[in-house]
Amino acid sequence: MDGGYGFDSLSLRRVARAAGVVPTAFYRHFDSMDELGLALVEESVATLRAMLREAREGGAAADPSGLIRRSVEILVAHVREHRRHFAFMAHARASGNAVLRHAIRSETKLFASELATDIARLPILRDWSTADLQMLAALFVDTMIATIDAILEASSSGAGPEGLSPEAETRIVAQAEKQLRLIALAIPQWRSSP
Amino acid sequence: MDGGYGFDSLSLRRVARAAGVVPTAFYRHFDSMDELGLALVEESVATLRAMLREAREGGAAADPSGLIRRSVEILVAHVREHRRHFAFMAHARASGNAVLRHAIRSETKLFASELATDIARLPILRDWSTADLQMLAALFVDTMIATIDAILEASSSGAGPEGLSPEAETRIVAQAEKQLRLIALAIPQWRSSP
DNA sequence: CCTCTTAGTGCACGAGTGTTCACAATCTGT
DNA sequence: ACAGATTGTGAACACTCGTGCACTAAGAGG
Repeated sequence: MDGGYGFDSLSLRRVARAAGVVPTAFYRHFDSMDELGLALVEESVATLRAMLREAREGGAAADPSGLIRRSVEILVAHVREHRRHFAFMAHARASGNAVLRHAIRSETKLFASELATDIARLPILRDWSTADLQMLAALFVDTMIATIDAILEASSSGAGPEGLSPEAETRIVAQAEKQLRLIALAIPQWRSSP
Repeated sequence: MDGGYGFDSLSLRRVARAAGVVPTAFYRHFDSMDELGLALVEESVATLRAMLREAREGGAAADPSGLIRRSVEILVAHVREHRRHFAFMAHARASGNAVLRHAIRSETKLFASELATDIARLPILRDWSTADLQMLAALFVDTMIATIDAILEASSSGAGPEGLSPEAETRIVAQAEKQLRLIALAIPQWRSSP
């Protein structure tokens, strides 16, 4: 009856079985399931940081439209290449496991903060208050997360074995780009009030 | 060791125990846990629909800023009043249970579609393509969902027994309003290309 | 009142779970 | 090659879990 999807329907014994090892040997490597989860979070976060680095290098672009297109491309490339990591975090984000949930939430906040200081360098945002920069960064991050969710869902419910239908991905990516471009369009109109 | 949070760490036996009934009596009411979950989804969706109705009645407002403020107020009021329903859906949305996950995802899409046809009546959006309206509605819905997530997380990790710290809620609400106002600011700038 | 449906009971089974403990193998550095 | 750490083993414990089955209490309609 079990055989569930996410991390919290994953038992110590199943992990041991998959590792080709007797259950008790698990304790030689982790004190508890929570610590395994935290290790996975760390590994996945490393993936995210690599993505951010790549995006930053491709940044400082001339036209904003190109920057958005490029960022989304990097995003979907990473999701496709590290599907397991993203799926794990997307699930654990709303998981029943409080430890994992909070770890991921705080990591997400940190991520948004870094993005905020990143975009603070852009000339258009020169005289925005820090609070407003945080708000903008959070909006970007939330939109990205929603996009990731959409990709993961489309690829899991799709017919394909591992990959998602190309049309679905194209549709999702196109919408994400539109949304980000729309937000960018609002930036010059905003009067930042601290 | 268990005692997890969400629906998928909820066993048939625990439900029966909480109902003051022997486990096998569960089957007199539901064929499986999945059906219980679907019933809960239906109930929660009814709550959402009530919220939409209320928002629609308060809609057709003169100034857009007032509309946003009012919508967010209605949102947080409903979340506070039906915390259980929102928490259930927020969790099941990324749950390990595929049946619930898909039920909620499709309900969310339907929700976004309804919002799209709703805002299509606004004069400012008169000559937007339907695809662009969907994209805008999805952006609004995703932002709302992110806000709900933030409220739920703040209220669960907070010190309070049931309620969240008022400052945290104020901060979240203020940010959500800013984000929605920012998006609204972009609307006149968008040139809709079908 | 008697029948029929609905809701609840008790028991039992097989399977899966986390964790403990003493023990064996294997790998490492000197 | 030998001592010490690291990693793996096997059996056992005390659970929880979903589910099948025959049986009973309770209420509804004729």
